[in-house]
Amino acid sequence: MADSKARQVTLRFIADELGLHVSTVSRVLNGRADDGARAASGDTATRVRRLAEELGYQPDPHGSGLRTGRSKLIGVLVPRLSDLVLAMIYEGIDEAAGELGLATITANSRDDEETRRLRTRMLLARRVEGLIFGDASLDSGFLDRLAADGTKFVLVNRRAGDHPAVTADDRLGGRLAAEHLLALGHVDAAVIAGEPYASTGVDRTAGFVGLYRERGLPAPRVLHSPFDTAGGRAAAETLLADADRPTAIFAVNDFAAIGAMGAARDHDLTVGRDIAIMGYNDTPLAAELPLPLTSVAVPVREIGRRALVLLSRLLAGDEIESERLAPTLTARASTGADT
Amino acid sequence: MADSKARQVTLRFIADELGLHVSTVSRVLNGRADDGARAASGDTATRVRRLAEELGYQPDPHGSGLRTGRSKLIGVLVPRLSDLVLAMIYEGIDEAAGELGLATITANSRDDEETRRLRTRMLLARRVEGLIFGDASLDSGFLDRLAADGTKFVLVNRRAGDHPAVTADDRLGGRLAAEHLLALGHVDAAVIAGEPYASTGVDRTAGFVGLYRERGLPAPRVLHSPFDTAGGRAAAETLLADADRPTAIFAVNDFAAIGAMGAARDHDLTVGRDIAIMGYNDTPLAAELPLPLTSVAVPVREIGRRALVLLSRLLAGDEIESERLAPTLTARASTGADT
DNA sequence: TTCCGTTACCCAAACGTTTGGGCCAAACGT
DNA sequence: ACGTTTGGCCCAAACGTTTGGGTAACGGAA
Repeated sequence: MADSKARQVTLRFIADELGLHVSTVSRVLNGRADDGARAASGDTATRVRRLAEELGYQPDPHGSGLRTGRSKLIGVLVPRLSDLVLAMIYEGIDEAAGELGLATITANSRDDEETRRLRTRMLLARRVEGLIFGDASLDSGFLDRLAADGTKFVLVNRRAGDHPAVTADDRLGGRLAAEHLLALGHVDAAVIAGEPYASTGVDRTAGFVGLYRERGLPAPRVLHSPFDTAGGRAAAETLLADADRPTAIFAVNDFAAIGAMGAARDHDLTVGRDIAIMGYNDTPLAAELPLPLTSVAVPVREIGRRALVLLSRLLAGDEIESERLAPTLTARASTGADT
Repeated sequence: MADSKARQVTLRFIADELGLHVSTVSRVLNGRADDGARAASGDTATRVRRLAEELGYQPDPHGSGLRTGRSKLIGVLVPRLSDLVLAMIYEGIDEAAGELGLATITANSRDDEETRRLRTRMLLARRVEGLIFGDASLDSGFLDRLAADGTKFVLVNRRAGDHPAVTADDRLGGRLAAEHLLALGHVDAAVIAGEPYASTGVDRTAGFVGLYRERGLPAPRVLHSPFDTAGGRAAAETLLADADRPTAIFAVNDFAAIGAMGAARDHDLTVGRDIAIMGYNDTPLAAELPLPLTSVAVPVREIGRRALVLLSRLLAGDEIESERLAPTLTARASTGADT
């Protein structure tokens, strides 16, 4: 592959143009105007900065990276970017990275162990300075080994082992969902719990079921399924085909809830009247559905941003701690609230 | 920021361990087992490969990139990754890139000219070998200047100017939509056309309106709006508030169609009976909505993949041509079809 | 035995940038 | 006038990898 762009300007070119040494040009451009130990006289520094600006000089990351050992790259693993929640989390990560002069490389692991391993290896080959995992499995073996190797990483959205993570308070979120449905009189409820390997589904389910138990009520039925709409639909079909069908369904994410709404319709049930259905994450879609979806709202972009900030502090040698952001409930027509 | 990972193995380390020169190790690892001009004897080559494998040697992109002038990185600009269609296109790009030993860096431009300019500059500073723009504006001034500078790029999903692009055949897609609605007797139709700066909305609208004109029918009303669900809802509100409201609405993307369905419901219209509503792109959501959405299906991942392949050929010095992938119609309940 | 071709390596330098250290000249203080 | 300090630069080498070129040793043929 040939050189794909206009020749970029080098320090040497600027140095030759100004009759200076490359090290002087480098020091000027990397120092600050008020540096105590000056690289050059004010006059010379001005000439350097002016010419560099004029020529659009941008350092070659290969050269500086080789010398400094810094790539200024962060690797981000997600199950798949076409999962809306992860895409939004990634936007938060990307934004925060940009503010710190870092760039991110993403990789989709599809929640597959081997893919995760291969893509992590690819990212490390890229000499990323740290990693953010949005696809952690509760079986944290892979992450344990990575940590033992000295690799710096932070988890986002899901937790695993005792690795630092930025998540929502998913137990509280599940509890909020339970409070909402119980307040509407739904004693017979069920949970579409997502995948058992993800802390998101497990924690949200635990919070939900926990409140029912505290109230001395029969434990809601819990069904695991893929996180997508098809998975939610299939689980709801199972629940609704039962003679003892629930009067309410809590799906641990919005897409599954959307699938469940489709199944309810197929059973000639009016969502919001005959049956209550709610989701989690309050994606932008939830409010805009033909029948707006009740959902537990989570500041996903903020979660992404916090994860990047936490990682940067870890890389700076600081001690860091996991963070859990508070969810809130947004009631809408799918559980009978007027929107 | 301190070194974030276990010390990586270098060529020098392997060379010293085996009593060889680094250039020999490099030639062995970069050559193929059946190379005519061999870098080393079969015995030596085996020892090198074995030790490199054992130590998990991965070349430092800084070193090799500096020497070869190749970053093996591709930059991808999208309006925003939380737009499901773009995320799926990106998955196709990413997959194809991985197969060619390339990695991608994405950037969100939010369809903002200044952001696009800044993020393109960031990507070029990263020495990406080429760019894929998924956010092209029909005013191709920015892209024209970039091409004039010798920057190699390909457009994806949207076209602009005469720059090489991989898109769906959006005029045909709009035409398919019109055929579908006319076959159902919808003479009074309207279009929620998305943003006027994007070829996607413009071409789909042109195809749709064109068929009505060919049939000697009154041209459908065309409303521009943001591509998201809120934009679709607002546009549909406008259409449905009119005394002469249409019996059918073609929204140029699924999310806008979802928003329009919400507006129809608010007007006590039963979608699929009182009014037909359809979308475009046939995202995985379309089929799974409580009321499945009729949509023009487009192979989005394949579009992404083709774009990467086209770019790699451009970078290899080949002559390339734009590609347009064929859409198909998927009828569902939102236009009255039984699913 | 000598000569030639082939094999199997090594040498050297390039790439762009950063950073430790050094040198020279001018200014300042005694 | 001489010694010290400070300002303003330059020198050199490091980082990891790749690639053009060279050479010593070996084997085979004349």
